[in-house]
Amino acid sequence: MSQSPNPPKPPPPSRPTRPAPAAPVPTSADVARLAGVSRATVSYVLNNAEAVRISEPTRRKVREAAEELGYVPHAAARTLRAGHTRIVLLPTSHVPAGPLYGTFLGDLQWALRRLDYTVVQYGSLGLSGDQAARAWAELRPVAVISFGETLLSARNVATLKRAGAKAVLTLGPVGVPGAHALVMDQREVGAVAAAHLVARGHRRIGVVVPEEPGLELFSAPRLAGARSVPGAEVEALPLAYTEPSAGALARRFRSLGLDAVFAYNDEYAMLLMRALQDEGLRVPDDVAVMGADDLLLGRLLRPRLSTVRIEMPTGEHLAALVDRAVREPEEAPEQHGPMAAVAVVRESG
Amino acid sequence: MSQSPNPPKPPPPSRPTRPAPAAPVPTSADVARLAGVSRATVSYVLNNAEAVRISEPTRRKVREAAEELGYVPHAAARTLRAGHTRIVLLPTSHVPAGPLYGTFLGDLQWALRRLDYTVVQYGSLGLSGDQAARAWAELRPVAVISFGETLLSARNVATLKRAGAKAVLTLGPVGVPGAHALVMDQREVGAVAAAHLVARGHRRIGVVVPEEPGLELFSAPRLAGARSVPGAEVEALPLAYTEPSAGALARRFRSLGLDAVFAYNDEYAMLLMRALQDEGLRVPDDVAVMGADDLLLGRLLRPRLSTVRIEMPTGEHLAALVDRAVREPEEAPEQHGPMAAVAVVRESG
DNA sequence: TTGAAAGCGATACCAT
DNA sequence: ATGGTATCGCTTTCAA
Repeated sequence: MSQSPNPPKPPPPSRPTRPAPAAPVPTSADVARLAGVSRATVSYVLNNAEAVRISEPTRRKVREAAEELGYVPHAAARTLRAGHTRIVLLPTSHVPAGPLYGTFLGDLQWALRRLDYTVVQYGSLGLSGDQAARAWAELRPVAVISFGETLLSARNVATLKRAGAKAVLTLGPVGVPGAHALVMDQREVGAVAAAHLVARGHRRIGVVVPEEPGLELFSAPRLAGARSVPGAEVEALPLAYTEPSAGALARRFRSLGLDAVFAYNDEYAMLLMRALQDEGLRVPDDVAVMGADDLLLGRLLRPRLSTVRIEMPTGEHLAALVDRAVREPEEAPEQHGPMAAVAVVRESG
Repeated sequence: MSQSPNPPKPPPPSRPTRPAPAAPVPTSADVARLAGVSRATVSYVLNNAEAVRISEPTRRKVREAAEELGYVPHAAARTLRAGHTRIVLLPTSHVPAGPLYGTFLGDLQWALRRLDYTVVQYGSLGLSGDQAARAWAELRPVAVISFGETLLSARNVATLKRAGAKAVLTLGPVGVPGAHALVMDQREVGAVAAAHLVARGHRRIGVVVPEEPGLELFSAPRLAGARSVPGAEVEALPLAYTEPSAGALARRFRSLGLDAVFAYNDEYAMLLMRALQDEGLRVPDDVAVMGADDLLLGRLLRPRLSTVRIEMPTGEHLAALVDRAVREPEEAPEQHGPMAAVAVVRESG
């Protein structure tokens, strides 16, 4: 890894350790020099230190110097000195991308910022669980919130904790790994859907399992939840999010002897419902269809799509949870009850 | 935490500066001690340094010690020492959340990781442009890719550059701020939609402008693009993403004297189309409707939704662009041509 | 082949 | 009210 691209660069003879050709990024020392004060004073002024009192003229000089140089403190240096960060890490590999997640995520970020945390989404696509955990740990986050896109093993949690993470929360569909707090359980979604269908007199229930990678962590528990409902005879229905795939499934649908489908979520439900209708099946008379996530779009179809609405915890709520976990890491890893999931009955099932 | 056990180092009787009660996070020094070698050796081994050759037994000892302690290097320390990061920052305030963005973003992350960059999404919800720019600059990213959710001013770009960013790219709908490279122009989307409608013989074209905050940066250029088409009489149509809002617009629709609508994107188009149909208007006979983004769901409606497909640059392509900009920061900030947008004509318009 | 040590930038204790 | 300075963890040059 040759660092210097410029050939005519005589090796600096007397500088012992100088890794980079030195970009002229202003440091607090530069500010101090320009303001004619010490670095300590610069730090005091820019951080509004209460402990020491700096004269107003000095403050102004420092502020002006910082402004003139365009000085921005170096997060890494500050972190190193402080011995900890205020980073809350949100690992994101597959972003669920629904409006549900979207606004929830926005709320969460906003709420965490108010609590003075820095939210960092760290994409770890194509990394193994262990690799990812190490990469996250390098940032020394004070907390990690896993949304279940990536599977956290007990080992991974241990790695993070040893790297100083005070809290590791998982909203994932899978049980608590080894260490902190769980908030949601996707099985509930499948269970609510199936229970509703059974209550409506359906027995043979198909449950769509998306073929898209990265969704197993959601789809498997939803399937399992449906299976857990007494009186439901559940059949797994693999389906890709494409029209041909839906068409193929629809064509062999009658032979399946199913009288209802829980379609994983609203998007798959809409896709499948259209395919079934095109195949001549009547919804909900021949087959009932339920989605999940309560998308607005589902209401636009005819028949209107019945769905399972998921009561996400408020961003604010979750932020408070994180904050408490950070402040009191001693507390036993709490198990928060499974999230609420409620059937929204419209016309399709 | 006395560092060297062997030499009679003057024991610090009064430890002068000790910020934290010190969490027992293992450092390379701990690894060195356990392995019975120096910190330098640890560094060499763990970084597979080519320059020096370490005996195999030593390597193993070091590796085992690191494993046993669960050692993970401290990114901040490494960064500080190196003088630069490999962070590519993706500021995200409002996540557009479409599957379009979703897969694009996934690809991009993957491609950047292959080039040995670390992708960090940094949420800056509720921060002013200047505040956000400073927050980003603190991380000393080597590159910043703005997706246009946040408006980058020339000042902001300067801040980032002064903080060592070698490249600042914007995919935003708004022109290049002051400094680096532009890849997309949302005006093209509106222009393509309007041009298609005009070619079909429509004149009075309504253009939906979402009332949701954070979308102006996309919607304004799309509107402007539509306005720029000769022969189009464009009327802005504010619309919230709710059924009541769509209903209200549909009810007063006849009085508007419009014969076509470009609905911002497919989701708004689906919402509005349903409302118009419920109001008794026939699509496309009474009014043509076009969306944008080519969602799969749009094909499921009847009539099938016509749309504008946007040719996003490949994640790989953009990653390569970033890499080149980082390696050759001297290059003039390139203006990449406006992205391709093509009308996908189905049944609605 | 390995070790000692300098130093990256910011902070906070202790003197002045 | 300010300044000097040790320190955080890591990399890398130079010396042994």
